[in-house]
Amino acid sequence: MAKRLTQQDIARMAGVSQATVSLVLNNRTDSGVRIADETRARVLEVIRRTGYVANPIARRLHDQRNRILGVFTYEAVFPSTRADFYQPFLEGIEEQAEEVGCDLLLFTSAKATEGKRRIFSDDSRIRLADGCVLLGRSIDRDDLAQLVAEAIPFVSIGRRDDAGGPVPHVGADYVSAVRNLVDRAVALGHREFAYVGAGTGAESSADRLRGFKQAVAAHGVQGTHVSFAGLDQLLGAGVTCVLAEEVSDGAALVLAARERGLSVPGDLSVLSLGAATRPAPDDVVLTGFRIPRREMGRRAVQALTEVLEHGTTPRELLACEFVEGTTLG
Amino acid sequence: MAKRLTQQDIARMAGVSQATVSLVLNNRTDSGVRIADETRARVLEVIRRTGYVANPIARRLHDQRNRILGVFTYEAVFPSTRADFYQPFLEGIEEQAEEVGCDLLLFTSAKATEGKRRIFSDDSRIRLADGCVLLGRSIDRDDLAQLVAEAIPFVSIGRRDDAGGPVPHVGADYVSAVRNLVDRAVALGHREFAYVGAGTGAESSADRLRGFKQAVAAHGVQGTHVSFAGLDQLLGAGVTCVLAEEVSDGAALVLAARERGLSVPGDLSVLSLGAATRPAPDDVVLTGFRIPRREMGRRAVQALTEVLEHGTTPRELLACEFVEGTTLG
DNA sequence: TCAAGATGCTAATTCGAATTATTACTGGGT
DNA sequence: ACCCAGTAATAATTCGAATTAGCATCTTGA
Repeated sequence: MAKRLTQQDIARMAGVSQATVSLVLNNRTDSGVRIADETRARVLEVIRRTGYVANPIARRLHDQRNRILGVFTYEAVFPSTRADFYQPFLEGIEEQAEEVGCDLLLFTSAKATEGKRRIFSDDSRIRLADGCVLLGRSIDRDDLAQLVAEAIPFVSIGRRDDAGGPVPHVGADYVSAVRNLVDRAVALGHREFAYVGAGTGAESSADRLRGFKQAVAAHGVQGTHVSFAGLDQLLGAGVTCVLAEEVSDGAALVLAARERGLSVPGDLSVLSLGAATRPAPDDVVLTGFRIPRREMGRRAVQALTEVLEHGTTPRELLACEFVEGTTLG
Repeated sequence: MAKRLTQQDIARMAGVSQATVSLVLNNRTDSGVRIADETRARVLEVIRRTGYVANPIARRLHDQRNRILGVFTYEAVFPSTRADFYQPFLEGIEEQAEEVGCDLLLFTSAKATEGKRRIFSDDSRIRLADGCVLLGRSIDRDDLAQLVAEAIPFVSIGRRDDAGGPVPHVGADYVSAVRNLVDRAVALGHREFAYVGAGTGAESSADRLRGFKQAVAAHGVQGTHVSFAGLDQLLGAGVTCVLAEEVSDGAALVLAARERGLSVPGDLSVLSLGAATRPAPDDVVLTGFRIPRREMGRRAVQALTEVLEHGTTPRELLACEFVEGTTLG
């Protein structure tokens, strides 16, 4: 197997030094650098003849950037059961990475313990990349703290509370989005609300519930929070508008109501808050909002670029777009 | 911005030389290399504390290994319009990469010319990875030739003809798969066949058509090939069994026939040959075969490992599983 | 004719990690 | 005292390209 040509080889063939080849190759004409046209032509001719291309590895060694952005997820991203969740984010990430000319590194080597990958292990490869985008429904707080402590350039997709320091992130503005939904419902006459879902644990859950509480307080209407509720319970409490954190929970409520001969939204309004932990039936178009997943992916990579270039700590929440469904009236 | 740690930094912190850090890191214990347990522990402690990992670029410059496997596609893999095609392959690739402890590098930096990425450009980053899996419906022959010529370790997913040398690949055995389908149809009494689809261009198309021709010849039955055919044309020619390269073409034929009051498979049998260039309706379950995409992804990474370890040129075709649909009778 | 300035190129160094050759030290045996 | 063996670590070099400082050589002008 013929060894790859080096600049040294080209230099020998052209009867010049390696430095000259490099200068010609990079077409350097700054002050202080001069190559006679005749020499330049001779070198270029040898390069043309041999088809020489610079070894990108050696070239990169000189800069301090590898132009590799990492994408960390706690689980494999391609299995179809998970692809639905990850794919829109990754679409945005890929798009923006392409734009800034970086390659994406998927940390598939992170050995999984009990099905979950770990960012830090005895031989963590997280630093292979220039920086890293964190992607997942929830992210281990200890991992976050260590990332911050070790000053590893990263951006989380999804808002994260401080962890021994502010956590750079690009999230969705659930507080405003949920508030807006309640505003709309109130404008339509609703006075009895219920929030169904965890409302705690992950920041995204807490933010939604916070928006809910702010809105009911501002309007002076009734609002209760239950982590899970059957239809009877809700109707018994006089609730006319349900906000379901999980899309599938909302869809289930709609189906249950209709099965019972109730009208949605006639007798009960159901709003979706966008979380899609489980697959949901797609024949029920819930009113609610759309999480700008692709845009979040894009912005995360942009933010990471800023982190890398200026050492900043960007934190940003993107607006969720209202989705006009058929379940609010 | 915090500069990346180097072995020199670690060495300073541990009060040893850079060489010692390297030796400890690589756990070298060959004859002639000795590090006191106490020193080794001290260095490891610093490494643990700082989370240091070797710069993959520098490492790759010196030896040949990163534990990074590249995945090259001519287009973005995550947009939903393409995800259906790529995802099953990538699922297998990710799975196997995880198994062998390698990270995956997606070459998103390859600048696209006219919508298509190029493997080789003025600053191709293909060599960042130890080796590379090529994924796509078709692959540029010049690119293949250059990969072979430059002895870059790679494996193509999908069989490829020689390109200035044998091309390592993991493909699907379309020849046998199509032959088997024809065998079944003949056994059921069919004597007039038609192959609908390109049957040329990509190797996968050519292989399918080859299998078809072999089978009709072996059975001494009628078999025609048309790149595209309306229902009338097929029926007029007396065809009783159609093999459609494209799933969506097959589905369209079934729908057209039924719309006309014909029975499928009563009056016409339609077989799918698995190609899914376009999305197909999922309410028609065509008889045909399943391309083992995930398995191909897995095997491709295994094959790449073999290329890297033994410099072999693995070429392998995986069997396609028969799918018992409702359109053959 | 010789200092000043321009011109054309190269030697040497750098990047980060791996490797080889070499040095420094200790203790035991004679 | 001296040699040898064993141990522990380091200096120096390598990979391929980029960059900077600097060395020749050649013009000019006074």
